[in-house]
Amino acid sequence: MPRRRSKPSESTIRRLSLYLRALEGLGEEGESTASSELLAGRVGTTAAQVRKDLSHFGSFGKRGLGYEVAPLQVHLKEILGLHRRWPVVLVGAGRIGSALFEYPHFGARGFEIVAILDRDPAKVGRRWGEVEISPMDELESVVHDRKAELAILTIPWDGAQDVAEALVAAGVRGILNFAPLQLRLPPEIEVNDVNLALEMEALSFALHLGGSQVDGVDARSGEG
Amino acid sequence: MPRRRSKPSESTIRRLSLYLRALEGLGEEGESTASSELLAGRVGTTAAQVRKDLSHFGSFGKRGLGYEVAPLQVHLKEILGLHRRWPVVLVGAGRIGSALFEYPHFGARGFEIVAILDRDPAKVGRRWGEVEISPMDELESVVHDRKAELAILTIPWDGAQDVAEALVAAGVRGILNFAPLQLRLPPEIEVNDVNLALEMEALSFALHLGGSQVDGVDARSGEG
DNA sequence: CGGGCCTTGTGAATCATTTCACAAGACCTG
DNA sequence: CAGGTCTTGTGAAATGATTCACAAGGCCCG
Ligand SMILES: NC(=O)c1ccc[n+]([C@@H]2O[C@H](COP(=O)([O-])OP(=O)(O)OC[C@H]3O[C@@H](n4cnc5c(N)ncnc54)[C@H](O)[C@@H]3O)[C@@H](O)[C@H]2O)c1
Ligand SMILES: NC(=O)c1ccc[n+]([C@@H]2O[C@H](COP(=O)([O-])OP(=O)(O)OC[C@H]3O[C@@H](n4cnc5c(N)ncnc54)[C@H](O)[C@@H]3O)[C@@H](O)[C@H]2O)c1
Repeated sequence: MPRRRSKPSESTIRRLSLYLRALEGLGEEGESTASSELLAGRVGTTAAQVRKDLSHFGSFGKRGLGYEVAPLQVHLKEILGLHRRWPVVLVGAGRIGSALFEYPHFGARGFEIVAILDRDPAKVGRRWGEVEISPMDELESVVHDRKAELAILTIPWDGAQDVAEALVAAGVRGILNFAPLQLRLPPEIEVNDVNLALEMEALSFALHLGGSQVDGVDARSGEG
Repeated sequence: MPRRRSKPSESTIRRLSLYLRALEGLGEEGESTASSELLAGRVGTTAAQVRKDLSHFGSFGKRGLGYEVAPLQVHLKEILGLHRRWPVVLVGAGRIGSALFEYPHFGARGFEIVAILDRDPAKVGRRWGEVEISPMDELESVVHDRKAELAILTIPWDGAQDVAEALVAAGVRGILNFAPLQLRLPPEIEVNDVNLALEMEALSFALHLGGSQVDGVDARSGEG
């Protein structure tokens, strides 16, 4: 367990990912050192926030100088668990499933989709690159054999709960879920939901209010 | 402007979207009324949270009874700005772009992709359903003519800042951004980032810590 | 080697969100 | 219509996150 001074929040973790990407950019630009202020600028937060976030895990900077780009990158990768390879099972060989599979950036981070599962017989047996699509009844053996602890779930909502439970039963501990429903799983299982309709709705809300709209929601219809 | 008792937080808004979806489910199941506790259960929060969230916008329930499913649905749609149609411009006719375009659920919420733009000459001129892919130099006229205030940006990071600025210049006020970079735009422009690599990294972090890993991050290398 | 200049790391203070707890209503039953 | 049972709406309390502010260190220059 890393030198943990205090328990980092969910948002701290998400910012660590952003710092890591910012550092990669800085590295490519030839910078060898970065202050909390520079990092904050790249990521859209404040210098104090950067320092506080990092301070949960250790002291990585030098006073008066800032942070060294390359070593901090390494530290962040270790903190985030990216110093190792993560075999991932993808369930749902549909539209987003295929977009994700072909996305090269996952591989660059150590996430490797080692198996694809789908229940559609027309898809089972096809190959995507190196990986052949397997039928659902191989779920358990595939998860087990490939030692996959992470899964990406890109199937419609009505099958998602059952499949998620099967994944967990087979040994999966973390799920990136695209199906628009609340998965009910044991609390030790980590679930991250990606809900794109919700993101659009948040935009709609912001524009709706800021815009010209003035009529609208009246709470009680005929009360006194 | 709706009856706003106090300013709702970002997370309140996101939960409203979840309540709305939960209500739709309850409606389909034939429920005509729902307590804050029931709603909380469906969405994975607490009853007090549900009531507090709703209370920012009005009084929608009846004491002793709960909330009526159908009217609350209508109220939530109005609060979120979903009572109207939102024309949307999609920039980037690639893998996720096409997945999003074909996703029927957006349409069900009033989001309609009315134009697709791409800079690849091989893609320009093709049709996706009713919509023809336009070249980038038509960006301004398309956004303007279709009165699109929302855009979805699914192009690689290196073009994203320029295209986002062009969208804003043409009248777009909200962007759903898939490119993994921090867009720098005027503060009145609403940007929601979808960063899938980051979501995977958050899972990696959680599993990494909870798991067997114990070696790890040591802060200073050769200090004394 | 001392003084000036920077930037970190971090308690304390502020600000935001969530949870608690309960009075005010609403309905139903007898 | 009074009493019992429910569930809302909401101040107040608790918890959590961010920002402030500054002492402690490190580097460089002269
Ligand atoms: N496409 C989008 O842009 C988008 C946007 C937001 C959310 N989503 C959500 O992502 C999920 C997938 O969307 P999509 O557009 O890729 O769908 P899709 O229909 O293109 O693909 C779904 C795939 O899952 C397979 N499948 C269905 N049920 C299954 C089951 N029980 N077990 C195993 N495989 C099963 C199907 O055979 C198909 O190959 C859905 O939940 C959808 O709501 C999609
Ligand atoms: N595919 C994924 O699963 C995935 C996951 C996470 C993030 N992303 C991000 O989403 C974005 C799109 O990913 P994708 O996989 O769909 O890429 P893609 O290469 O399949 O599609 C990108 C499309 O954008 C077009 N394009 C490129 N530059 C452009 C420009 N300057 N102006 C207009 N059009 C331009 C290309 O012609 C192409 O059609 C990228 O930023 C990527 O990092 C994708």
